Amino acid sequence: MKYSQATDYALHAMLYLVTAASDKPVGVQLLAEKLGVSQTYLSKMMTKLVKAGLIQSAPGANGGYRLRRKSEDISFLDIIHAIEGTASLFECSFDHGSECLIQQVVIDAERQMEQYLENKKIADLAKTMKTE
Amino acid sequence: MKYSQATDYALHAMLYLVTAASDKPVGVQLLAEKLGVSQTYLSKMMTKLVKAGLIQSAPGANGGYRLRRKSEDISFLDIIHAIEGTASLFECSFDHGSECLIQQVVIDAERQMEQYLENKKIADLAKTMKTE
DNA sequence: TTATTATAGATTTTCAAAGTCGTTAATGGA
DNA sequence: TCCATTAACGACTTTGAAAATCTATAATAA
Repeated sequence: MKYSQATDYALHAMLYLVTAASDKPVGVQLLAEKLGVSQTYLSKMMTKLVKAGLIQSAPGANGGYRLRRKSEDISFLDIIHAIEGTASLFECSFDHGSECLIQQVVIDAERQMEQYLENKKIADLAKTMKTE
Repeated sequence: MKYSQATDYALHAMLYLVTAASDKPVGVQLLAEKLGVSQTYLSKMMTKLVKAGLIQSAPGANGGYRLRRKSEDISFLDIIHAIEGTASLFECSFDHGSECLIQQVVIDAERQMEQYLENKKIADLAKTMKTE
């Protein structure tokens, strides 16, 4: 089990948007260059982030992406969910009559991780980077 | 990102071993029948559990599998690690000079989940099932 | 010795992630 | 009004790991 590379891209792209000046939108071209990944592929992640309401997009000259909310209000979980979806990471494939107790345990464990990721904001990272 | 179905099989197989009488080993044939999965495929999971030291195997007539430790000493994390491996579920693919701060956050989050899974023993489940 | 059972390796199938390509739509500037 | 720029969309291909099967081998009890 692993987080997709797409999530890695998205997290780094978001971090870049935070550190970039907020008035000038950043295009996928520049973004892809900075990260060293394919422009067309990265744009798919960006679109997902837009649909999740985390960033704003503008087409045309001087278009690009910018944050939609304050960076203190964007959590790691927001970004991960935008890319990976919100489905549980464990699904019992057996047909017990009632609820699967095993599944319940793993889902509870997952919830622990999610709470941590929910409390970690992208702004925290930017702060850490500056103070180092 | 999802836990593999193999993990699902392994967890259920372990649960069955706990509830089964401890003196008579359980063969993969019976186990596969109970779970409704392929015998040859399930045997691969069982072999992994053996190598992880969670269960004991015996070939030949009246052979099969039995727990190696007490069920209070076998955690969900033990089983999951035996099947999925112990690699981190996030690996940054970029080459920053130093450590990747993003990766650090996700790994810390993962640690939260693992602690929960480490504290949940397979014996807890068996207990819950009886009291219901 | 024989039936039984686990182990091992090779192989195939399946499917989602990773990535590419071409087209369309929207916008600002000339 | 036209053009360059940029995001969005859909179809498609490639890649790789999970899922599953098959066959052969080794170990053990009766």
